[in-house]
Amino acid sequence: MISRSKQVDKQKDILAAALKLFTEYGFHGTPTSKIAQEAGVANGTLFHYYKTKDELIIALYADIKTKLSFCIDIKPNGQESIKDIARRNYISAINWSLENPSEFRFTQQFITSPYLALVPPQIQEQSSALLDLVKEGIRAKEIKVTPPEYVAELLNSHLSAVHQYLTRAKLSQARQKQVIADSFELLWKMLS
Amino acid sequence: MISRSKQVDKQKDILAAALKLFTEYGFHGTPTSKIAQEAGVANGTLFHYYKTKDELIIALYADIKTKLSFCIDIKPNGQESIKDIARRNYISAINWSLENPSEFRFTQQFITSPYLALVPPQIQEQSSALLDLVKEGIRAKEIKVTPPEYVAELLNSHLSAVHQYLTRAKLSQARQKQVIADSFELLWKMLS
DNA sequence: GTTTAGATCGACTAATCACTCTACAAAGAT
DNA sequence: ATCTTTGTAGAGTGATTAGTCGATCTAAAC
Repeated sequence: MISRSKQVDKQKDILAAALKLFTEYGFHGTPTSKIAQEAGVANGTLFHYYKTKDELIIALYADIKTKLSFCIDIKPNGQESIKDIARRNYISAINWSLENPSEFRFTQQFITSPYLALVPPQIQEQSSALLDLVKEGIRAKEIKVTPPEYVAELLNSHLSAVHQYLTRAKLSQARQKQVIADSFELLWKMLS
Repeated sequence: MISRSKQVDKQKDILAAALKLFTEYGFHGTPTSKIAQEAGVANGTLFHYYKTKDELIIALYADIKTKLSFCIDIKPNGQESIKDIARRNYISAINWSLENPSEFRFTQQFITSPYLALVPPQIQEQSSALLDLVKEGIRAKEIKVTPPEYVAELLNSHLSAVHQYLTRAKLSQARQKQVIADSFELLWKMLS
């Protein structure tokens, strides 16, 4: 067999269906039965993979986090300065969020909900790459603002803002690219 | 009778109870029966004031928005420059969010949820004061970044970031005040 | 004092939902 | 070929919940 085993496919289908319905109707607005239906599996199958609805929600969050982390690479690429590395990752992150609006929307909903408290620490911590980069920027005196946690917060929310703006204002491809490039310079001006 | 009429008190109690429980357990995690119980009223009373649970949730959002709008005043106070007005309102908003963490948390949860789409336009629009100030700043060439919607988005998310950071890092009163003042200068540096 | 309109109560209901259970199918392993 | 494990199905269930309803209370109006 060339394709992956059936199990994995169904599991992916369930996550995809859950993502779609959660972003459209919210957590409480989407019953597990609808998720199973949308995924094309039986109700019992869903509970074979995820013991509870909460577990499914958290697994979906973890899955999205993992996918996003593949876009982030803080290792220098040739002779990159810290600013270059930051720019490259900033642009990757924005593009990912624009290409995966459901994932972005779900994450926003999730992290502002009480579900966040249920996430196991090891999953929550795995995104320290950003923090490491900020720390290095501060050490190298390219970033003047401290502490790193504060900078990371400013950075994250800046990304959200740009995503939000670009989603609402439907700009041409070229104009959008320009706004992204400019917004990074704006951010960097603030931090350096 | 010195106090307000009973109706108003009960209605306020219901909103307060809903706010408390929603931020703790989420929308779907808090049944209307628990809200009534927490508010010290009967189940039927809740539905006397709000025809549905959704209506209650939206009313709570509108109520919070109104309360916040009382903190915002974009009319010049004496010889204030636009930057001064912006600073004054920025600091008011941050302080309000720190003094009313539940309201802030609820709002964050609400605006990232599908409930936002259910809000009647006239309630949603009432916060154009911020946008007006930004437009004036741009016209007066004190703000270099455009368009106004983009600036407003950056501003809002900046406020969230500072709130988030200050809530997590428990700083002394004085240090906190310093961070707030500095963060406004940071923001202004970015925009001007 | 009587009327009237709204406020309050809490038992009740109809529907829904998360989750279980059992039967069966598929596919390896030996 | 037989056994074992794992996946899949879908009807079923017990608990929960949003919302209803009619009775009672309150207080203001006349």
